[in-house]
Amino acid sequence: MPELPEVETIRKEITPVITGRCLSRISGFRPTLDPEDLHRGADVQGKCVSGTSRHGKYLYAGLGAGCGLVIHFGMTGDLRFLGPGDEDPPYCRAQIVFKDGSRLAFTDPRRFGRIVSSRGLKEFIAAKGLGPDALVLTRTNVREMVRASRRGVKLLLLDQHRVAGIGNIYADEILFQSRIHPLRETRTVSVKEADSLHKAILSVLKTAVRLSADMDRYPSGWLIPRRAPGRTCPACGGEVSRVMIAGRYSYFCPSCQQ
DNA sequence: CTCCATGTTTAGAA
DNA sequence: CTTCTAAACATGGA
Repeated sequence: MPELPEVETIRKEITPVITGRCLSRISGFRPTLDPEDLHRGADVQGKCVSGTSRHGKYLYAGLGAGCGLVIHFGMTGDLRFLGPGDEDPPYCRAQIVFKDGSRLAFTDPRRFGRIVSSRGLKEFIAAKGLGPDALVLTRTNVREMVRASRRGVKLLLLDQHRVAGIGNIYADEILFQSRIHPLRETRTVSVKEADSLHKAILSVLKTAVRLSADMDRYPSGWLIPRRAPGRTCPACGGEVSRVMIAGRYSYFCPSCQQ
């Protein structure tokens, strides 16, 4: 569950149930949780959850001032809150155990997810060099982003150093709604198109968050339900195309997107 | 067996 | 320096 809307949905679900609980211990194995990494960023021993926040695809669980856990979900990560007697869920790779015996389980079949400690989300963002969160992107941000490089637009959207939170699936939706071809060079994108790109970024991500990232509930006019070979464009009825970009498939409508 | 999968990092080539 | 590709990571499902 790994792009911005999925992470935000997980955040909203777990925040009320973990806030105020105090850590007893954290267990897990590499590579999900490297014991050395966990203790290098900040001392999390015995701290209590003060709240959560998010930047791009990273979830931050604050443990008081100057300390917290940063969780990245990779491709298949998820969190489940469990009571003291509950069984470990399948693919459980790490657990944050609280003093009252309840716990937060990190499940991740593919093991690309990571949990590390940090002195703060701001510090983490700076260390990683992450761009602004996609939900707070301004029109000016997008205009400048588009002007500053000469790569394909899709690659720009996927670059977490430019804008944080957009992944392969939502990038396709955003480009479909802005009617821009994924391989268009950003420098050829007009100001008008940059503005429609900006509008689509916010609209797609906000709608997805509002629908709790439940793809079954996404509007029928969206491309996401048609992201498969041989499917038809919800706008023109033509067949959707796919092209390999950066080693992964991009789906788009060749007649609607130029 | 083969292909594909919501991500990130890194090495190497233009 | 910039940009892009392929591979690696690790695993499961079709």
